[in-house]
Amino acid sequence: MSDLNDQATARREKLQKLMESGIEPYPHGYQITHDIASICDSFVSLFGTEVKIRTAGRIMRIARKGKISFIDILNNGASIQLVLSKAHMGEGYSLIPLLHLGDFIGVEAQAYRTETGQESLFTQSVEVLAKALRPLPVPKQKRNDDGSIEVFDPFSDTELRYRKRYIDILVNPESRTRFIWRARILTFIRSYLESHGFIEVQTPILQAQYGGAQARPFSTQYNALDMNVFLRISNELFLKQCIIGGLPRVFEIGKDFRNEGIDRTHSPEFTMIEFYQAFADYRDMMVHFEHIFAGAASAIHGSTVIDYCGTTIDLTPPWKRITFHEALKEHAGTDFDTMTEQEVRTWCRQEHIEVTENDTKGIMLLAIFAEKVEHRLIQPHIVHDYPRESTPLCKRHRVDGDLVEQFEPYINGWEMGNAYTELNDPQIQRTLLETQNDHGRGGADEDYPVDEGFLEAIEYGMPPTGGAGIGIDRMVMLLTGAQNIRDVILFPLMRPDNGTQAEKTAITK
RNA sequence: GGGCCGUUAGCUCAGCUGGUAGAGCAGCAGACUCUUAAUCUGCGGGUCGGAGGUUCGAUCCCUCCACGGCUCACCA
Repeated sequence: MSDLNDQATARREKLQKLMESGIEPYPHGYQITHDIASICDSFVSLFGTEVKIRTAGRIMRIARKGKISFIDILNNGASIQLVLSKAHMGEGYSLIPLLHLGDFIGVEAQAYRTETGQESLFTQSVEVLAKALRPLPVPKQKRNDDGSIEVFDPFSDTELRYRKRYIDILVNPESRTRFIWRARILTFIRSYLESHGFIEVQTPILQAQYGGAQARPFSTQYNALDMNVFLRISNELFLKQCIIGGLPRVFEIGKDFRNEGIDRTHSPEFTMIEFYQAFADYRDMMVHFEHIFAGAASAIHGSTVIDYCGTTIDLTPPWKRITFHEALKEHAGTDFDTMTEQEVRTWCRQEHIEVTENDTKGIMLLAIFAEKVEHRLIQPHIVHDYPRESTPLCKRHRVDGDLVEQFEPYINGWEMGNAYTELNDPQIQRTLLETQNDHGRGGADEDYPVDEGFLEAIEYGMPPTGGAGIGIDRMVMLLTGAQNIRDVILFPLMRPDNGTQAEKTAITK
């Protein structure tokens, strides 16, 4: 107790007083007749009637004015003012000084308007439902004459908002709304895919081998089997095995894990949706992509034209389609088609793009694209037909053998996903994966083990298939105006705070 | 990993070129029958992120460390 501050001490003292007067501060439940939102929605029909309203919420404001008090309670994003009068409540009124911001209470009340006309609940009785022992930061808002909203005492410290997200989503409506929108986006995607005949499957996160993307994995030790296991970096190889197994349209929404740096658009733990459709090719996937984004935007904003931090972005299908080479020509200002590998290398060095003597023309073009093109693709673009070096899992282009049938949608300068006409020739697949393993694509010490189980599966026969992946977090960022990926992740990974229990258990050496 | 910036009360922030800290909200005590970002009066609350150093004296200057933010690099 001695290390408690005055805030915590005060709450414990009042908790004690509650208990001394025979009040259970943590009862088991409270039957409500209306939630706060429904009271607000139907206030006009409730007002003037004798209807007894039982509702509950968390105290967000207390204004005591002697024999009358005003308390705002909040539940599920809706709040309403209680009017409590000593004359009507009698002894019950003496409970009020024992209440704090953050406490949960239940009330019996009737719809009421104050003298200033504010919709309120005239309260007969109050019951404590859960006493808070820590003080809640309570930002206050003022609506100015010009309609703008001024916030006082905001809960704005980025680190605290991430570490104590429950406070952030409680007191910052824009943060709360963002996570509700995230849920609606996911609901929309599921309903879109299900309505197109896809089924949702779940494939392993813990894997003996990782694959399906180029990324470094997390690894851990599984004691019972005495083996090293990896957290998946992609769902791709298992979802293709579903296709092989006769589930012709599958999708999975789940976490992937990549043991790489964190920045504004990268999180080590992120949500990806991948979907695969038998007998389709990458052109079919383009249509899905456009409609998933446009539909998700409509689901939360009612429009396919959105604003991202001041930039108007039109997601209405169809999006502009541009080949990889056209995009390079347009944004890098050079036609690389006719240049030799050595000429491209020279060009890169003039532009200070790092390339090595071993880099093929395709690899260098990918580097140029990343450097010169990506950030300029603000309005939705589908960039298609990549150099074949881009990926070993994609089918060779039906016309130009130097290319693969891959596309990546770009919006706001961000890569939003990735899609292929999937490679289904088992012999070519084996060659490409084995070659990748030899080269260790990053050039460095990276290891891309060949997944024999996948190669064997594909030898049983895989139909022509279109596949796609969408980075859900970036998609939510775009659609909700978030500037950092951590703003769309409820509880982003943080280093342990000094002195917390987490630190004591997390530090292993 | 590099660069820059930050860390002061539960929250949001002041603190001038070094003299051991202030405000508003929140909290406590009291007053107030219709308020609505802080009503009024009074009060309490801080190892100024941590450890060293310089100095008679450090929230302030220096070094290291921790955590965080932005950014570059790496990376889909």
